[in-house]
Amino acid sequence: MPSKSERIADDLRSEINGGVYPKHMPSEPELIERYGVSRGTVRAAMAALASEGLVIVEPGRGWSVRRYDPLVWEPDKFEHLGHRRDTTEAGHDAWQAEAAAQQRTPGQQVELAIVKASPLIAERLNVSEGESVVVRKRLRLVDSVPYQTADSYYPMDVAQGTPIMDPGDVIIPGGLMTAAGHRQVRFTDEISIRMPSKEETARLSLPAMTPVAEHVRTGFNEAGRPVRTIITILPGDRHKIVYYVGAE
Amino acid sequence: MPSKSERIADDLRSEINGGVYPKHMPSEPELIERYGVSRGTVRAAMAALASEGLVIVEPGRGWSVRRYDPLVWEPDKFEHLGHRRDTTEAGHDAWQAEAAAQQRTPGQQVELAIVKASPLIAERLNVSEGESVVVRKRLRLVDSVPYQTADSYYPMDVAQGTPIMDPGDVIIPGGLMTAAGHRQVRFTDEISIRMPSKEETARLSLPAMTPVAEHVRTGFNEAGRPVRTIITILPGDRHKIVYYVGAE
DNA sequence: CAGTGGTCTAGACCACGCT
DNA sequence: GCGTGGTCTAGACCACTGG
Repeated sequence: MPSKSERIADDLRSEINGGVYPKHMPSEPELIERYGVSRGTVRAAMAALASEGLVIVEPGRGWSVRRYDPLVWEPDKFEHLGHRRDTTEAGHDAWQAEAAAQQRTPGQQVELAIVKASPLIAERLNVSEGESVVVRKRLRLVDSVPYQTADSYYPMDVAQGTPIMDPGDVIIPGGLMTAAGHRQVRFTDEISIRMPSKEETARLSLPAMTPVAEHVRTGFNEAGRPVRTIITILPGDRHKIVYYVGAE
Repeated sequence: MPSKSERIADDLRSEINGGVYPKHMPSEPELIERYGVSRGTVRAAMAALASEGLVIVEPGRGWSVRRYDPLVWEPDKFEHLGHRRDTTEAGHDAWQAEAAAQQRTPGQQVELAIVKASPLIAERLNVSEGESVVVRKRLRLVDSVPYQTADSYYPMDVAQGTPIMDPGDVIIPGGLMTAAGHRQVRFTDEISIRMPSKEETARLSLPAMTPVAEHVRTGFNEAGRPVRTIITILPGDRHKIVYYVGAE
């Protein structure tokens, strides 16, 4: 026996899928009127649709049908493994060049810090927990809208005395790691799917009910030593991650 | 000025992170008592924590702190590209062998069907929209709990007259595609992060607020023709996806 | 059985977007 | 200023879980 709010949600869902609401949903008072229920019930129905990522609400403006147009995110392209071409250009790193190629305007804010290694970072970089590591925190924007965060962690001795330690938005053709004398030859990418923390929601200005991918890339040099770990937080409504397996 | 429910949520969140509740959260009446608010307010606070994936509720049993122990999912391992070893064994396909290696008990339910190609499938398999394609729908279980769905789509002529068309759980050492005479040499993997639909939530018995990854793998044969598209739905609380880039 | 959350009602006041 | 949703209250009845 479906509840009232469930039946309302089902009804609205099929209307949405049928294209009845190109943009705005009926207002709460309208739905109260239409279904003859109390406001709480209407809101429960909308919350159910929101939890499926179908609708979104903006205070003062109302409920609307959610639109997605994710940018393609190709982790393969951002590194230089020999068989990939160097996509960097003057004033752009590999990511920015890729965004520009997709007709979008990239931007980023960079912060440099020295922090104690978290358990995750310590394990990836093969250092002791609590040991000092260098982190370059980047907030990437596309068309002036927050797009993703990308925080790169380096063992102290890898970063020391290299351009990695320059605060600000350093662009080095060929990449920071090569400049630092640590060419990476392989990577391990770990992807977890989860809901964002309160802090991530704020930092990325995420709408409610937007899941994220946590992409942890650890790069190894020729000697097999981990020299960098990048933690990228990718909001689901803005990304499609693409890998090419077995391609030459 | 944070709202009452927000302050309650903040309070409980730090308690959770501090390990105050190894398992169960206080009941709603207890929280009403503790914070001197109405039930709706307490429930709003819990809903906020639930939306971060921190807590979960089971009717009749109460709220509890959510636990995660994702299985590692390595898309690289499930295909035979020459430089990967064949992990299949008698009675197990590549995925089942992998699950067994992680000390879990795999299982799967298979359904065979012929359906009209959706726009997504038509584009991936390079067939016309609405054209008939063969689909093997699998629901994979680990320790008897739903783990993921994996639906493989084949162009009609690829599947015709091959073991692909056998209904039921067919195991072929070396893989179905090789048996069908279509060795795949490369793959395109597209990963989207989103909230599950109502149907997916039911099929996978997902707890509330569990995001999923939609992993779309399209395989190409030597001639560059797409011969299979697999759509895998991976619940975030049960998976960690791992790729190895540039590894030999 | 008592205790848990799930749903629903009918009010109220507030902050914010728009025009 | 009017219309939107955001928050909160104080009640009620129901369904499910547990011992």
